[in-house]
Amino acid sequence: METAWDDQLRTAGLRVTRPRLSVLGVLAEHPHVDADTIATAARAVHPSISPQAVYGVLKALTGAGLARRIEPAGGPALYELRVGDNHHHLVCRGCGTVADVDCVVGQAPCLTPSDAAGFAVDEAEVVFWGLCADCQVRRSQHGYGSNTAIGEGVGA
Amino acid sequence: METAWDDQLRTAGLRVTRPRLSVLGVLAEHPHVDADTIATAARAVHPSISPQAVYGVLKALTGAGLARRIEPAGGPALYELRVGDNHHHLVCRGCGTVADVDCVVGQAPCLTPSDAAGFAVDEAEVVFWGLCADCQVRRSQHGYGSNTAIGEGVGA
DNA sequence: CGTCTTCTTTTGACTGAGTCAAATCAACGG
DNA sequence: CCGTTGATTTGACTCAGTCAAAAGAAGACG
Repeated sequence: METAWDDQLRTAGLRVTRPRLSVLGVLAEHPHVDADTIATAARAVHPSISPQAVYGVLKALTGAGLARRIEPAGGPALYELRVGDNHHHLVCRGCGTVADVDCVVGQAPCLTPSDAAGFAVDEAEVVFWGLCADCQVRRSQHGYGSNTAIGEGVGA
Repeated sequence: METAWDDQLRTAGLRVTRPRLSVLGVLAEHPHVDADTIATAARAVHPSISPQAVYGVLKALTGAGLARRIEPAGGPALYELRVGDNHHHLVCRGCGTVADVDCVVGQAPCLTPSDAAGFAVDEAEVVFWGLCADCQVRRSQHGYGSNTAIGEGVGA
């Protein structure tokens, strides 16, 4: 489940290329990262990779169902490899850290809206906002003035 | 509850100005609109209002708790006047239309994550994705090729 | 009613995230 | 090994939103 990316790509009908393997490698190490961080990290493995190539790779991966794109309000899009299970996210208002929350389909009562207003709902997206453990400590130590903007520390 | 905006603004410690009243008027008519649409619509009432003024007004309104900002993935931010109640949104993948879904606090079982991973959660944001009634009809009439990009029709 | 202070708006330049298209390059099937 | 087809590079571009300085208006005070 870690070096079988060759097969995963091929099975999805995608060619196996250095940029794609690099991006997959980065995503495996960092569960929730933005495109820019991926580009920087991937360049450590494959120096000549361009930012646009990363966008291309990510579009191919999300299109093929190998990666998932999440877009927390107020920050750039993040990507993760966990696909297929309907899980949700905890986002820290302090440092932008994202954690996964399991939420099995069919076991989530409020994921069926009380009044769907005629909509055919096919997905429910849930984002929990709060402070991670570290930021709670940091805030109580330094007082209340030390708000860090969301996104600053994402995956960096 | 409609022409008392003067009071609402003043109570919030904000000055009563033409741009602000125009924006509030637009928001009252269109429940979920993006900044650009607000600017265009507000210009019908107050022609000299600039796009940047709209951003300023919206920042003031959201800061004062008179408006709420929502940011659906893949589209520009939308604004609404419904504040104070914890309601969520249905977004149409076809036309970008947004509808409100009531979800009273304390009555939403899955809004407390099973494993909060040490996070102090203060808000749960839920977005339901699907097709609105109109787009369901439109899709079955015209076949499957007529996907409209999200956001195109928002409030316009 | 007029003046003065302070908050708003305007104007205009700027950033950051992401897209698009043409040309070059590489994967992989034969 | 070669050719086809898909991927990456390069570079220009769009869109949403921010920032800062200057001009303007709201409302308090006399």
